Amino acid sequence: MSLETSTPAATAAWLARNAVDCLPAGGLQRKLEEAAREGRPLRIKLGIDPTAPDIHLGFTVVLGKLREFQDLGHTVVLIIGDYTARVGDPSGRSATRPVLSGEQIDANAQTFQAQAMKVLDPDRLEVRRNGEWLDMRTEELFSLARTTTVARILERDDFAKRYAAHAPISILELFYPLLQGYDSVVVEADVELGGTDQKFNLLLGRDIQHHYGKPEQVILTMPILPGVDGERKMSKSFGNYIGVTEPPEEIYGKTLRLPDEALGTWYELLVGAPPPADVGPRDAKRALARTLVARFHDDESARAAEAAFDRLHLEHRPPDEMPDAPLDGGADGQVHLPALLASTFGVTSSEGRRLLRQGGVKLDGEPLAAEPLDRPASELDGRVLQLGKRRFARLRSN
RNA sequence: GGGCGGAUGUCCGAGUGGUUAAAGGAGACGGGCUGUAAACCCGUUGGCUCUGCCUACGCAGGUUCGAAUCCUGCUCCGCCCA
Repeated sequence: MSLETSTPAATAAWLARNAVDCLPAGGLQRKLEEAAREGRPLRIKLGIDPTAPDIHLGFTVVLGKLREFQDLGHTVVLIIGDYTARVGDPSGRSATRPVLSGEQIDANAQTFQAQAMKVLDPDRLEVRRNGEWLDMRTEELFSLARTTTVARILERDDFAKRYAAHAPISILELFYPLLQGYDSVVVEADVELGGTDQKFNLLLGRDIQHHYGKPEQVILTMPILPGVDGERKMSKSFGNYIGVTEPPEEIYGKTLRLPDEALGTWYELLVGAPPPADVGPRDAKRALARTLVARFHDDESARAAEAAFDRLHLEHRPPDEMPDAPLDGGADGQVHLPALLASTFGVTSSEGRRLLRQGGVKLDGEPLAAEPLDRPASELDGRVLQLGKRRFARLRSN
């Protein structure tokens, strides 16, 4: 849409079209009017805690919304929560988060910033680390702590549930929403974005800004993208995520693993349109997979990933390239299969035995009998060892 | 400060002296089927030099022929009273 020709009301409606909440009512329109009047861009805040090394698809939903603001000429303030990561966001949590080391957080912060650029426009971007201001004097921390009451914090769902369930809640965690709100004070956020799970934190930010005599931010929450299991929120800790830096074949394959029921949601949140009506779920999913690979790699990679997938899962042929696995025939020239599987695929030798028994191990495409467990190295050399459907290695004797 | 309760395998969660490597569920993995790594069905799921051996029910001891189950001390956590 064009910035010049549309009214603030229309722009606000467009920006909020796929948001869950945009509060307070009419707030975004007023901010846009204010910006137009003063001839300044709005400051759109997003805070991310570098608790995991990679950005995943769920996060790109919010980044995409930020990009829309950028394309309208506004400034995105990306806050790398190097300090808040040490606290741990309790949102959606049923237990206290594990604490990360400082080095780990710093390393994650680096990659986060780089990966966010896959979606954001670097020209209208300000990146800050909240360690800049959260490493504050105790006196200042006390002032911040005075802005809110325990009841206010405990009314929030995550805490309420944990409290009711007699689960531990540390004082530090109670601080988290305050620190996030203080970020908004410092960067003078006009708008703060987040997932729906951030609603409480974002709203509390308004109160804290108010306490510090700053204009209150508008909050805009985006739907949460379900993970590849189609059920729970996409998250590193659930292991149901697709990272934006994952190889093309992984992005492609994991997307196809998505349950059909979640396909509509993924289309809506990642493509911004419903799935194509004229094709079935399989082809709609394949089209989505290609789109995602192309977005984070390129068109060529998308085609290659699809070809590799078809070769593997439809034609049941091994991939062109696969790693070599050293074949170490002991003194008697015999190779112990469980040990070979363990060294080649990183499974335990007990797992290897089980997989052999279940017919999950193939040699040149033919199921390998569970007995005998020791085979002469000469019989295996140069052949393709396969574990399950997707793991391959070519055996090479040293 | 006082009283009470809890800690089990990747996770959740049964189990209160003896076929208990430990029910059940989730997850994961393998096989079948298929339209995909969907769905559905079946199976597996502590480790190892594997017809056996080792390790395991918060930690350290103890009782017993035998303990995740009983006793003692300790650690951590929750609740109540103050």
